[in-house]
Amino acid sequence: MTNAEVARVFEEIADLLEIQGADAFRVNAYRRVARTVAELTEDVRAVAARGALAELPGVGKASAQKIVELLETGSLALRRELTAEVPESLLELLRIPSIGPKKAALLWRELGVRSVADLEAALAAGRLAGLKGFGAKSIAQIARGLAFRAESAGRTRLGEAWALAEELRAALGALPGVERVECAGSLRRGCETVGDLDLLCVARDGPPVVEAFTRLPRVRMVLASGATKGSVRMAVAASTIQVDLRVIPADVFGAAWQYFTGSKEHNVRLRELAVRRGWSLSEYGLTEGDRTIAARNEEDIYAALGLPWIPPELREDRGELEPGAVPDDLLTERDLRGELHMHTRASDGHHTVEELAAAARARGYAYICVTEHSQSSAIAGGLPVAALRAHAARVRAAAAQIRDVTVWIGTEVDILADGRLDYPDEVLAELDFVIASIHSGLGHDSAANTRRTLAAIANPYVNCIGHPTGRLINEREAMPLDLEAVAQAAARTGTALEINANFYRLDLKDQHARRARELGATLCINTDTHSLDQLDQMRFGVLTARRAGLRVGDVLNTRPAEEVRAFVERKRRGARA
DNA sequence: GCCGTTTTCGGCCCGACTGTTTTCAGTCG
Repeated sequence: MTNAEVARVFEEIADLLEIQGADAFRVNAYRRVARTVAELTEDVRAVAARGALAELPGVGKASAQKIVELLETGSLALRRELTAEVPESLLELLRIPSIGPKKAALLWRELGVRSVADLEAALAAGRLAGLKGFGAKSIAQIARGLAFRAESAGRTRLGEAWALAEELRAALGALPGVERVECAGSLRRGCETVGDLDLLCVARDGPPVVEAFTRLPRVRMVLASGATKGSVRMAVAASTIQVDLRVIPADVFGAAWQYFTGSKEHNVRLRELAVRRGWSLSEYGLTEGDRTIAARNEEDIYAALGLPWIPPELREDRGELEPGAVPDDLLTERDLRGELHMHTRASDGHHTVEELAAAARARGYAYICVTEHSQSSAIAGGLPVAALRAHAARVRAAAAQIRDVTVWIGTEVDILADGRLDYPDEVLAELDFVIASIHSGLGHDSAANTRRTLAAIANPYVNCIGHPTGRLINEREAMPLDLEAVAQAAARTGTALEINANFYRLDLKDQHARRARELGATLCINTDTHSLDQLDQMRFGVLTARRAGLRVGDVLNTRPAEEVRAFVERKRRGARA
């Protein structure tokens, strides 16, 4: 059973308990366990094997026993007992907007509704009318929710939400009386996917701003529209996303920004610190009785609680409140000196090396490396050996003419099914930098994938493993991989692990990158650019790295060109020694 | 169910909005 599967069972138990009307804190305790297991970088089976489950945050004796039971038997007695009382199919009702545990329970007990199909039938037959708490508007809301169910499913990729947020900031900022617009929520924290978009603005008069917000062109459905808050679904990519806008007085903006940035768990910790001092923290400020201690700026709130300002990417209740947990040299985009994974027209990219170099110069980079696909990646225009050599000669000739930016020639060589590389070593030895990636055979098991990756890492000419788990967010699962073994081998051999900044990939993901760093591995952040506009996706790689707590020195492409050369040479020399 | 610088019991965040209510419950974040 995977970590995700274990987490899901605990989530379902929480939902079932909630429908039953169980104590809300007990319900939350199960959700906490689900979150902890879902975010574990280590296999939960390994934690269970060494008897350390109860040491995990939010996991006590009872939950530890349940996890063991689940891993050993594949199911849980508690879950069976709950589903004997509450139909499992009720869980799908909870995903319909405006239906929560109470309404789901009422629909089931009063009307025998057990599933979405039942609900649609009951709605069509007019059986919802007259049910306690279900007026005409509630019923209409449910009907809209049902109609919207398909396209509102799932989370939006960070890059897509980012573009929408930029557009909305501009549109809202142009409204009369609006002084400031900011994003909060998981977008500001740089999460790989965003459930909904949270926008805050400062304006002299709230209602007209909320009104204008609900009339923006992308709005598909208005969920709420009040004096200080509006909530809508907007078209984004091929789907829709919920967008919430709140109008905040300027003098408490920092408190609101902090509050709505979250995460919820981070805020709970902060509130505990406040309560311990006899204070209270809300979106209106840090207060003692009627006296406001801090509210205008986030910095003041953190400072009053005895903390440094915590970057949003770290606000996940992963130890960021501990003394010294926030490094003063947390990576920023400005720290990057180059990019080591780029494609040109020679394989499946859209631009010439000269165009890439010009774009890199505009970004202030000191170096780039051109890395075409290798011969087995025929579909991506991979280069046979002779073509690679001719391409290398062209790139070196171009590099000699390019000022201000050092241009290296490398490759993104395929790791074949048996772990061999797609070019012989003597060809790789002619190149400046080698990325090795798995593009095929992603369906193998963890042992096979790990073996292939370790074989690539063992090659003296491989300097970086590209998109190590091969996932495509919302499209393809990460391939199973023993990240611990891979990161340890990478650390030992001087091989970098990539954080692929493309917002479809973000691979390694934040928690994996954090663990890889802990194990001593060097990371490398690349956009894997195929077209010039993709260079801007570096910001998503940097957000991911910041979520991982990476410092400047942890990332290969923050180093000067000569140090990158030395990184390559060290591994090659080590192999000869 | 979890947890502990108010520690083994008694807390565990709280406000906006909506709809259906005569003062509040449910949902959501």
